[in-house]
Amino acid sequence: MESPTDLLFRALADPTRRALFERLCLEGEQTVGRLTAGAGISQPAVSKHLGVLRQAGLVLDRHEGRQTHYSAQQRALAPLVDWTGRMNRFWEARFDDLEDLLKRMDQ
Amino acid sequence: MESPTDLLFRALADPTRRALFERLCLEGEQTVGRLTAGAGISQPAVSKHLGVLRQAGLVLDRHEGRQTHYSAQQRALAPLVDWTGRMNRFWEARFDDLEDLLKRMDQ
DNA sequence: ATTTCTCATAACCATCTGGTTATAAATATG
DNA sequence: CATATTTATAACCAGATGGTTATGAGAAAT
Repeated sequence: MESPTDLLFRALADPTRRALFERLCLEGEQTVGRLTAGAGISQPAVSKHLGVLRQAGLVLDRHEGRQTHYSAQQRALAPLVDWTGRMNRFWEARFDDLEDLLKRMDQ
Repeated sequence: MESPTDLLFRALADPTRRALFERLCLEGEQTVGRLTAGAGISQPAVSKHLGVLRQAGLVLDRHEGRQTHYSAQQRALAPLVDWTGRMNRFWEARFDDLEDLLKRMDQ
């Protein structure tokens, strides 16, 4: 009963998880071992976080031999962008109204 | 030791809290009582959520007599927009690279 | 075949979270 | 003044969360 958007926001709520996702975005695909190295937490903790990110659609996993490579799925951020857009539209609308008002006052 | 961005993401992680913020964005300033009416939870719960939103900078409160009016502070979403932008830049860059590649192949 | 390496899962635990009811504080009203 | 209304806070509780260690499963290496 949890919407994809809920999953997204919740997945990104944790700073450690966000840091993992950021690394995958900026540095590209990486193995669990490599991610664990720079994470400051245990390997199982990293695996759990990656599981949450995967369930939220934020990362993809690719198995190769005995290691798993994770990569960012940036499209998954779309709902977040849409949402912020919807929340800002009204701000923009009000801003436009204000601009209109100022223009009319100017004439 | 919690960064403003951390506060933001955490505040928006809860669907009830997000719903409150959405209402304030779309319907404008409202009292606690009015927000409580449509929230499906108790008034103290709503007050606590509003407290979290306020600490994250997402809402402002205005006291008038015995009631408190809350309003959305949409600018507070800026860090979130910036963050998604940074995460997507690389996707765009790669996309551009791909476009370039395709163009070069086309010639 | 045995051992080693890499990752995921299980079991567990302390803390955080989101809700509740009860109550206090401040303002309006009779 | 006494009472009612509105919001915030306190105290509490069940369940979620993020971490740990131990272990299992599969692939590679010796």
